[in-house]
Amino acid sequence: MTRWLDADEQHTWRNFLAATQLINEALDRQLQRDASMPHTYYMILVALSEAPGRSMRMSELAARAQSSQSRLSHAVARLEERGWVRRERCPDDGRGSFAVLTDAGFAALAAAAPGHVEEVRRSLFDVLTPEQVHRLDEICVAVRNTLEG
Amino acid sequence: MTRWLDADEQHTWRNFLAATQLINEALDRQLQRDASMPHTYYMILVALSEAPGRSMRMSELAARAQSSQSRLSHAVARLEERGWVRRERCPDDGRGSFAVLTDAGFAALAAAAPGHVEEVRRSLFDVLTPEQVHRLDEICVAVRNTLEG
DNA sequence: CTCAAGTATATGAGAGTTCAACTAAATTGG
DNA sequence: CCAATTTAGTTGAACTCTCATATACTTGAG
Repeated sequence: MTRWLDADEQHTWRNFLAATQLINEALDRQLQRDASMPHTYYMILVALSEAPGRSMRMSELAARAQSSQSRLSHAVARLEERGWVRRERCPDDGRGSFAVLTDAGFAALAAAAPGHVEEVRRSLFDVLTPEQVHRLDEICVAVRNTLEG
Repeated sequence: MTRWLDADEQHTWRNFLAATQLINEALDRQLQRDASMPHTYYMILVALSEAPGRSMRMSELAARAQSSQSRLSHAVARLEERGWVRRERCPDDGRGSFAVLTDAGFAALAAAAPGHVEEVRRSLFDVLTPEQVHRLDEICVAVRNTLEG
């Protein structure tokens, strides 16, 4: 038999859906408006900027940027058109390729970052007490440990 | 000056993004696989099923289902094609229209619900202690109160 | 060495989302 | 009562995402 949600669980669930969607929409709107990119592209640029040589294998980049491989492949194609990323063939493995953040891409990220971080604060950290932030972290870790396996 | 995130905040932020995305992907995959609909459509059907007469004005439906008006308008068009929803003109206000859940739509929702609820449990409630669920609820309420204004 | 199976990535089609018009009807202020 | 404004909803285009499939290379068994 289905274990339905009780009234409290339903409220929590709806609050969760509403809150997370509000945050995601706020992020996407801000980045689209001020930096002409969706949040997924921002995450890709961040991941690349932190990699040694600002360069990463596509599959590892997908993992770091929380993207499917297909989504990443399409996204990198668009980022290449903008001149923010370029691909390089992988010498060790003929199937593989690297995505490399260009200087223009790094500049675009640097320009976008302050506004994005402000939005992150406005949407989440400024709203919560430090205690709540800590609780939220534990919750998210628990979810990741379960769903990522 | 930009108030950058410190190391702890960054970890929390990344855990948050990962966890919420994992949950959303799990929901969408399950519904798409087992009920051939995205989660947004499911939310629309739920909202309609709870309305008196299983009928609601488009703008109120958009609010309840956490959808933009444009998204809702497109979605209802698709749901009409499936015979799950139909539109009715609003007699009081010539600009308005009602979306009405059909019997077929209600049946589709009833068929989808058990699998969806199982997925919600697997993804969130089974992962957390009751205490954590309660903390999460408070956090989500705080976010809603701030961002919904 | 060779062939089957596996891995890394790309691609195309179909579907959903967003944004900016656009239509049409209601409201308001003079 | 009418022009100006606001409100309800739709639409089309551009874009992103997903899923299935295709391509190209690598690996391992025999």
